[in-house]
Amino acid sequence: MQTGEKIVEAARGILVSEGAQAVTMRRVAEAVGVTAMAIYKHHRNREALLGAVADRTFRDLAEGWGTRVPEGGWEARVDGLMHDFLDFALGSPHLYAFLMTDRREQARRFPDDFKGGGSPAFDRLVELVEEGMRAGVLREDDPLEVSLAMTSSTQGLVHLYLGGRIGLPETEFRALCARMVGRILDGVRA
Amino acid sequence: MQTGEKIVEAARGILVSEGAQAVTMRRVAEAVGVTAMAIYKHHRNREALLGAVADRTFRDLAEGWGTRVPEGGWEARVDGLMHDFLDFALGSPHLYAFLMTDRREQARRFPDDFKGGGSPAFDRLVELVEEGMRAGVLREDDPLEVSLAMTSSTQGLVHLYLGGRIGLPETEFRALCARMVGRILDGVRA
DNA sequence: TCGCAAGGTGTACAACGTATACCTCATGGT
DNA sequence: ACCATGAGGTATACGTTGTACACCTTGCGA
Repeated sequence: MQTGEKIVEAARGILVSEGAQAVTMRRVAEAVGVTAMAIYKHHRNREALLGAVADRTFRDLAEGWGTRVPEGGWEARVDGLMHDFLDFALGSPHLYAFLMTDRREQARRFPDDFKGGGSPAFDRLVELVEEGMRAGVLREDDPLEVSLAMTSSTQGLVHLYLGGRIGLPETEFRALCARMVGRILDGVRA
Repeated sequence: MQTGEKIVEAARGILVSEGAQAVTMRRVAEAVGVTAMAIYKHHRNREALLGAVADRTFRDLAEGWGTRVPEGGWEARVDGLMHDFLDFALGSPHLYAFLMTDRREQARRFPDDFKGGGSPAFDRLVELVEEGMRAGVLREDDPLEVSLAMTSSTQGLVHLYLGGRIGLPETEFRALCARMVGRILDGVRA
């Protein structure tokens, strides 16, 4: 494996287990087996290195997204998509916080960048919502906004949960998320 | 004014205008007119200083919350509460991000710490939701959860907006928030 | 009068990001 | 066959950060 790849992977490893503030140039370098300055041959600075970690993670995430739960009723598939999201967010909280919170350039912007299918994860949900409207499960409405309502409220809950603001065990928290998504759907249900 | 007070205020000033990462001991000290080490006579370390800023801000916020929009219809008051929140979040984005994102000890936890009326801001909303249910505007439901649905989805949107993920001018963003809250209410409307 | 605690200073250190200069080869054009 | 070149690595050093430690000043109660 090339050093360039190893650097990004080492950085991601540290980020996953200890959070972004633990990703120091010297620690990454040590993990790879080079000096700190060697990293600068591959990345302009620390921020760029973290950006590369983010890019790579988004790419990996996009690949395996929505692979599970292809079958089942409409509600079950919505539920599956949500739990996929929660699996990632609760399974790698540091990585999640880093990807969602840190301000990155060229981040996709709602609504324009989501219309053309730029975001694989979000698109699956939009498709599902559109399908629900076609099938008559949901009222006619803006699919993009309904999808945003579902994701932003789940993200808000996850943010609270990871910040220690929700005193529930994981199983109950997941149930709470499901009820919250259900609430939104109740407002759009046909 | 005591030095102890001045330290917290100087720290908050820097935090408001430039974000938490700009709050360095030396900068705070310089703003107050003492050496960096003097701060340690009042706060155990940087984290404790930031904690004091958070406490003070929460206290100030709790005082003046919901003072506006006491009149008007039910929907108008819900709307007013949301815009109050947005005024703060969008008016002091750094401070907001700091208060909402940084993991603090003894943060209130849903649902128990919110039941007894521990959180003034959240309580106003819960009261309003309960009033809506009594008045028959809303279906009978768990007021705490309905309130959480409204706040978490708004917080999720604000998080996206402040992270640059939503490409809308502020006015349109506020309208988007209002529609999202409306969606949740649609699901509980009688 | 003494002492002592509260609150301040000065200095120093380790860890951080990173600028700069240098070294070491493999490679391809002449 | 030569050697210039550029990719990728090292060593060193600088400024900034949080903070440990030793010291100083001053007002107040015994």
